[in-house]
Amino acid sequence: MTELQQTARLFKTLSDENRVQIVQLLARRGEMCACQLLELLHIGQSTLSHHMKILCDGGIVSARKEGKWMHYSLQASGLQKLLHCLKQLSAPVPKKACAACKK
Amino acid sequence: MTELQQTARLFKTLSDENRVQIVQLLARRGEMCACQLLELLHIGQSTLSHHMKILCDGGIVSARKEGKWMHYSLQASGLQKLLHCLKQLSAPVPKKACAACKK
DNA sequence: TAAACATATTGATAAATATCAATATATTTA
DNA sequence: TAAATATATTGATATTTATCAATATGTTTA
Repeated sequence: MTELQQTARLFKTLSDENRVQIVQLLARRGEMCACQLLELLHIGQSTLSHHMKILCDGGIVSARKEGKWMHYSLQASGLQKLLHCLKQLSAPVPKKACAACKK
Repeated sequence: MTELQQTARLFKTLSDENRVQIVQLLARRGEMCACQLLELLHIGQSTLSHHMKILCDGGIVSARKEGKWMHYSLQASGLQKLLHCLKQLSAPVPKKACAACKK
């Protein structure tokens, strides 16, 4: 997968309203279990499971199993990577000197 | 449109590989016209036009018409807004004191 | 004015996605 | 062990999306 594809995929991870809300909830409340999220979101259980898989695969959220429950929390490294991608897109890269003329 | 929807839409704007590459090119080279972008990307003309519309509508890119040519450049405010959304999602919001007990 | 050119729009299509109901899996509890 | 519970997976479907070819629009040039 090229770097461009990875960047696009990372943005796609947050391109859905429900996933943004999940990340927002995890940011504000810290670790939450699936059943708590299910109470707050207006989606079915299988749909939530689908979105959590996308967030975990994208490296934005990490999961921890405890008995019957799945606990989810933000993965700082994933968000940092996203931030890094965004900065790379917005900040101009310094021009390299031409190898021949040095300008 | 709710704030969540707006945030998701902003991320969706950059959820496509070609659009990420367009933004990257504009970041590195500054203003470019459609024909220049078309030479570098491996997509048809109507597809490029489609992506430019999405980037402009999303506030990430601004367009300037000059004769037959369309010139595109990054819109700093759009990227800042995206950065703001991302920071809001990743940084925990300080807890508000309870109105009753002040804790 | 007519031809050439750059870009936008339209229409069609294949692929991806969000969603739900039903079912499967795994864990705890009675 | 059987029932209950939490989550994951599967299968189906409607919607969205990326793409292209064809055409339209608007601008410059011969």
